[in-house]
Amino acid sequence: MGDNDAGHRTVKTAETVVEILETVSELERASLTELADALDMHRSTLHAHLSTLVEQECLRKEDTQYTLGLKLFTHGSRAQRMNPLYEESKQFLQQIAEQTKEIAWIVVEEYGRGVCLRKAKGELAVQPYKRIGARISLHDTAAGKAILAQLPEERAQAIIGRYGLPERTENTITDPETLFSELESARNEGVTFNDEESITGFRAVASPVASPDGRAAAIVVSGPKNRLQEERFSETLPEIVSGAANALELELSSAVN
Amino acid sequence: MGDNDAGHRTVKTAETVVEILETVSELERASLTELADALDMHRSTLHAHLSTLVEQECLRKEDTQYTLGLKLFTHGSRAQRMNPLYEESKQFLQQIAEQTKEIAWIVVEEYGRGVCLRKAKGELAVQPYKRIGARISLHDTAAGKAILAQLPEERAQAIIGRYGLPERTENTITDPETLFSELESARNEGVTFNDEESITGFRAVASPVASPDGRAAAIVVSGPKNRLQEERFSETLPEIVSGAANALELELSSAVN
DNA sequence: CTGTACTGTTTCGGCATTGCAAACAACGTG
DNA sequence: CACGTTGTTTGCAATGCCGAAACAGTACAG
Repeated sequence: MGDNDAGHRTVKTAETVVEILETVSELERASLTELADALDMHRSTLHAHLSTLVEQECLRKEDTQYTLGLKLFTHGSRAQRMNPLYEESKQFLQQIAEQTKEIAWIVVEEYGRGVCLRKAKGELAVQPYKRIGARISLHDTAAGKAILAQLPEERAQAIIGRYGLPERTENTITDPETLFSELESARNEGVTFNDEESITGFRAVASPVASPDGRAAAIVVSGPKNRLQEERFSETLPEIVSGAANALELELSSAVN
Repeated sequence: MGDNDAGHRTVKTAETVVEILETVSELERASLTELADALDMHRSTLHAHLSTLVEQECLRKEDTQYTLGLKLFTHGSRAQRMNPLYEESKQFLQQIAEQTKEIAWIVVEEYGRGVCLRKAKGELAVQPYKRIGARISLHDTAAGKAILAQLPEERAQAIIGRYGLPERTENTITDPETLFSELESARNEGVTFNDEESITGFRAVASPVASPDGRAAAIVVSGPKNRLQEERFSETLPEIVSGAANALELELSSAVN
């Protein structure tokens, strides 16, 4: 029966559907056999699935290539807007972007990763790899560490247990103890840093934000190393970012009343 | 087995999964029984589905309420960016928004409806109902008619056959002949109008854009009736919008070379 | 023009999986 | 304390999925 390792019963076909959609998304455009290979499914089985998903207008098929349909975009945008931080963070991100001329993000935690919910670009903004909707790992980013610092230690442990501490650059923290001691001081300072830990040449400063839905989030400013140096990196930006994070939290708590 | 009205084999569970996700999206937040009622499924069956989708991190469950997860957002954003018009239209929309101070949209056709892919807000922008990712019907909007005008008549017929011509306001075109004659003149003029046909008090001007992927799209400017009047509505905005549409198409064709 | 290889599509039977019924658990409410 | 409601688990029957194999359509080489 459909019982899996989890305590509850699972619907295997539902898992398959999600895997198919994700694979199409990753490959961006793929043929039946490409997908069958990637998913390790028989072509006939996959064909039935794909036909169904096309009929449901989740996928598009041009000629023999499958791509994601915009239905995911429609519902995904709704999920984005439904997040309480989406609207509330807007003005603060814009303010940071204007003030610093760099790029500012609001990142929210979900299932052990950070999701980039909204950005605001300053005039000098450089956008190295993050994009709206992107998922980032929590150990190698300023926003991620600001999120981890808010979580109970056991949850943080579970997350790094699940995703590990993969090394992105030579600065990436790959040792749990180092990470946790940094989180500890982050809790005191109210700020976290990313000093070329995910991408060489890029630095970032973040501050934790407690989302009204009880989840952890963070505001972050990032930019090229040559502009994020000295007191600007260690003093000015932290003040701006943590100021905005505090103001945002204040706004959120007052909105409830 | 598994064969449906369509010629091909369908995976019934895949249909169910899509229906579940869409229902959660519509209800935005719902309990098991609410969803079971809406979907007309037995609670035990639905429970297995929902548990699976939570495990797949497509849904979130807080307490007993289910909501859409941000996974859809992640993949949806990718689908948005993958559309060739997303990047290319940006500058033209911004230019229109700045010039007109109203709100400008790029809308692309998919499965007989228009999807709002990107917007640019001018300083006076009013955003009545459309949101990024929203789907709009094609018969009662300027962008929709600009899209219909590009399609072969039989496809346009099929679309209005599928969705009908529901009356939104007293100005909505509900008669196919009227619609098709308007499309005919739209093809000559290169512009379409929305004169309070979807929302009372709102007008819009749109121009067709042929997407490089072969699909129909449109650029549209909309605003309150009191600002869209006289020559501005009939001359100035049409010139601006069709100019931008032409420039965008030029950009698209030159990008190929 | 024919043979071969590859990909996409359809058909078909066995059996794993799903869906339903029913029972159970955990509330809150009258 | 009995009752209604909702979420969760279990068991059973048969639906509907999976995989093999055949079929169709295309590209390419000889």
